[in-house]
Amino acid sequence: METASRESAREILYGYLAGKGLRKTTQRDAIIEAAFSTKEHFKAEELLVMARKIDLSVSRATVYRTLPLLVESGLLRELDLGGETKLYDPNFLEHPTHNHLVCVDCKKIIEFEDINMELLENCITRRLGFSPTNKMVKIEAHCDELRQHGQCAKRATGSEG
Amino acid sequence: METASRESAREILYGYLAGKGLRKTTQRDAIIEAAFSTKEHFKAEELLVMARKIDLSVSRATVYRTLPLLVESGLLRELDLGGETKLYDPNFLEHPTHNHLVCVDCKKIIEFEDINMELLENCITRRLGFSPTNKMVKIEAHCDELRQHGQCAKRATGSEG
DNA sequence: ATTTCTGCAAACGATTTGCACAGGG
DNA sequence: CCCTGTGCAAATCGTTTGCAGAAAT
Repeated sequence: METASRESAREILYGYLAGKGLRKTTQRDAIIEAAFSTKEHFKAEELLVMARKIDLSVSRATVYRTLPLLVESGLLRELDLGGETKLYDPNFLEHPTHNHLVCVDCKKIIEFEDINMELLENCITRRLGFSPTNKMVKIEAHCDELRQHGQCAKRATGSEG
Repeated sequence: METASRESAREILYGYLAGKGLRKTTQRDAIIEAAFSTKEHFKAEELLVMARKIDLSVSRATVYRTLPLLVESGLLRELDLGGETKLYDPNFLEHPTHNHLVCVDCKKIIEFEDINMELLENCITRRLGFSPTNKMVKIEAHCDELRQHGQCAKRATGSEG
C-alpha cells in the first residue's frame, strides 16, 4: 500500500548519498525498507528489529549510523515527545508539515495538519528576522472522552485516520 | 532584580512539596536559588555547578532528584531543543506561554510569545477532542542577517531582550 | 585498487539507583 | 523517634566509536 512512498524514499536516500560520495548497501536497503514499512513512529532499537527481519545481517551500529543519514536527507524526522528515547517519524514525506498532539493520559500520539498554524509560524519567524527551516509543534493534552467516560476509544486506534 | 520570582518560586516549590509530604532542605533551597538566579536555559550539570556555589554540599544526585520536582511543580520546563542534553527553562513562571526559535546556524535560542499561536493551539486541540495542557513550539530557522552579512549580531546577545 | 561500510565489542556520557548515614518533622 | 533526604560510587541504558575484515565503485 505504501510501496510508492518506499520507492521514492529509496530514491531520495540514494540521491542524497550519491551527492556525498557515499554508497548503496544491502544493509541500507533493508533499513529504509523497514523504516517505510510502517506509519508508526519507532525507536532506533525497534528499527533494528524491523530491519533484521528483512536482512538478518543488519547490526545495531549500522542502524545508528544510518539514522542520521535518513534524517539529514529529509526522509525521517526525529521527535522528542517526552518519552525516554527519541522517536523517528516516517510520515513527513507524505505530510511535510504535520504536528503532534500527545495524550498525557494514555500517551497516544495524534498527528494533525493545520494550514493556519503553518502560516502563523512562517509569519512569526520572519518577524523575528529568520527564515524557517523546521517547525515543530507538540501539544500535550487530556482526552475529553476519557474524562467523561473513564474510557477512551482513541487508545486502541492507529496513529492517523 | 528577579528576586521576586525567586521568592515565589520557593513558595511554590515548598507548597508543592508539603502537599506530597516532602521536606524542606538546605540543598533544595540552594538548587532553587540557583535555578532562578538566571534567565538562561541550563543543563542539569550546569545547575549543579550553580547550586554548589551557594551550598557546596549539593551533590549531583540531589540535583537530578530535585529537577523532576521543579518540573512537576510547574517551576521549570524541560526543553528538547535538539542539543545532546535536555535544557531547563526558568522563564515559564513569568512567561507561561512562550515558545522557542533556534537558529540552526549559531544555535542561539530566541524566546517569543504570540497570542495568536496560543489561541490557534487551543482551537486545534479542542477540535481534536482534547483539553490542552502543555503546548510547545520549536522553530528551527536561518538568520537572515547572517546570510546577508556573513555575521550575526544576535550571536552575542542574551536569550531575551 | 581504493575507499567506504560493516559487525563486534568496548567506550561513553547522561542519568539513576542501592546503600548507610544525616537531618527534618 | 520515624521517615525522608543525602552523598557516594556503582550500575544503567541509549548511543558512539576503534578496529580489522568485507564489499562497493
